[in-house]
Amino acid sequence: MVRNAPLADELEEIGDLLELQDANPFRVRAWRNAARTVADLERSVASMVEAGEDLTDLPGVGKDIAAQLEARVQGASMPALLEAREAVPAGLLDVVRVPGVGPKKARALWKELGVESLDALEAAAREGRIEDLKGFGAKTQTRIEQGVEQVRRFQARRRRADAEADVDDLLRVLRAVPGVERCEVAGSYRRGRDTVGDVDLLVVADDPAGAMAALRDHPSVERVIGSGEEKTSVLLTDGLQVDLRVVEAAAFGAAWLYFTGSKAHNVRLRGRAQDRDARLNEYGLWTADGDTRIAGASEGEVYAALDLSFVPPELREDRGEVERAERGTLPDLVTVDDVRADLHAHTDWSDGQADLETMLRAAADRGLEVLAITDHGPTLRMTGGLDRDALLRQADAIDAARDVAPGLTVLRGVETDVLEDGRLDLDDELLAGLDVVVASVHTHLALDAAAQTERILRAVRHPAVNVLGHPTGRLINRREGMAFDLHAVVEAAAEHGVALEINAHPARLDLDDGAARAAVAAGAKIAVNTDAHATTDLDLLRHGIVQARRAGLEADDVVNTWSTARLRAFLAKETVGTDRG
DNA sequence: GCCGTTTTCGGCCCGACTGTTTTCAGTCG
Repeated sequence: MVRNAPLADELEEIGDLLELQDANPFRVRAWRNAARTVADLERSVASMVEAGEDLTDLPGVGKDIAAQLEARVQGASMPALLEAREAVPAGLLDVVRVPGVGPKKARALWKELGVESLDALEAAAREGRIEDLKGFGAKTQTRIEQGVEQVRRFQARRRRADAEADVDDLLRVLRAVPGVERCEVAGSYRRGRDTVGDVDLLVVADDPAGAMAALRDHPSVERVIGSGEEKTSVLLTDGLQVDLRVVEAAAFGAAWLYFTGSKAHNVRLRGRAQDRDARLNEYGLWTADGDTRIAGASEGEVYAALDLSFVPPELREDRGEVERAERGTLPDLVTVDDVRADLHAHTDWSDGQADLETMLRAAADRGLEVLAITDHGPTLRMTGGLDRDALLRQADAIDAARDVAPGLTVLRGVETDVLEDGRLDLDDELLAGLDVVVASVHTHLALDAAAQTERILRAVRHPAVNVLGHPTGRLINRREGMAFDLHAVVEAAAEHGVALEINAHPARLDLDDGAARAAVAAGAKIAVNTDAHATTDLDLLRHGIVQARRAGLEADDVVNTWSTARLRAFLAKETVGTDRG
């Protein structure tokens, strides 16, 4: 049964392709709205179709789009997608990803210069053919040349979260194949990197051929790259490459370790094996003569034989984890189950999809104890941001809505915008009256580092600010973070009782693992928040927790794992105790 | 293309800013 995510992607692609055809912008937006509806839906479109439900009941889905979805669910392609792909070269979708090139410029490049791909764009820029084009100039040409490079770099890897549905599905299918004893994912996916190249799966089976066949025949497979007795490689329709390797049970742990990596971690382990007069490879830990396998069935067995405690996959980057495993001082990593609060969520008061009551119920349904409602402040007009009066009205609405989720503590908050000079976009008195203030930078991302640092420091020092939202502003595979002095900001945050966010949205994961690690090392606290704009976004928390684990964070480092009383004391900037007493 | 009607068309998200351009596309969420 087709999932919602690919359906939403295809609707989005239709919108993108129509835009490149210079279609009516509202028509373009209609496809994107429908894509968002499908992506955020709690239920599966396929199951709705199966149940004979009317898709036009969904917001933003009318007769046309409903028909496209129904055709797709029933196994056909969306006719509108085929038509749109016919009209526009596929490579133009890469061209519009170049910073500074939008649909209009891409169209001009295509029509005037015949640019139909990233390669053609790069060639045109190198040969200086772009600057003479109307609406373009020398600087644009230079910027495009650099932008092509960036898109290429990003293209090689995809966001881990985008591979998640494929991985879950393949594991489920392969584990159900008769004779398959075990099937696991390895690689950077397992280590929780924010992006992954390809996906490595390992299988232990009586009859490996059955597992290989199940992968080759999977409906998501576009083409089989290669298939032998020990390994099968396929390319999925969404472009993800998956390698499946057959492993014997006695070597499973060694193989899992080897294929999980990282390379640097493995090098350290092999060196350690050598020090012990042994050899480590993907088949096991062996005596120096290679005749006897000392360990290999489980990872734990291999680590133990090397006198190390088990290293969680998220830490296997050779960033000090081997030494800590030797001393037995590895952190007790935070888990999704530790989280009790979400301090950053939106409603339809600004740019969220769900109304207040729906968000509160959804948070309670997911077992959260605390939810902060933090709609946008007034600066971001496009988000329908709230001014002082609207926020006061919302505070009343929140008080009136508390009853819909009796077990949930609802905090009144705001995501205030950090202006160019570091002031906030709401007055001090109002901010002081809120339970939680998230301060975020959304504009002027290109200030020089000194000015950017001063700006962010001013926000962090503001007495009402509790959380610095998505601190670097990076967008994975799309935009680098801002240039600023992270260390100075972290120190100020520690001093002023401001938590730095790990924004759990798969497009952000900001702070990243390295920065979060540095923040905690400097004494700051972290808040892992979903920044939910729809009820289903509350489920994105896991991505932020993976990032926190990669940073080596324990529950105590993360304020939203704390008891409500301790969290409230932190938000009130009182001297904070611990939950352990 | 969707929506909603004061129903079969007209409006659709309320700009501000930047860089490059010389009137406007792209960016921000």
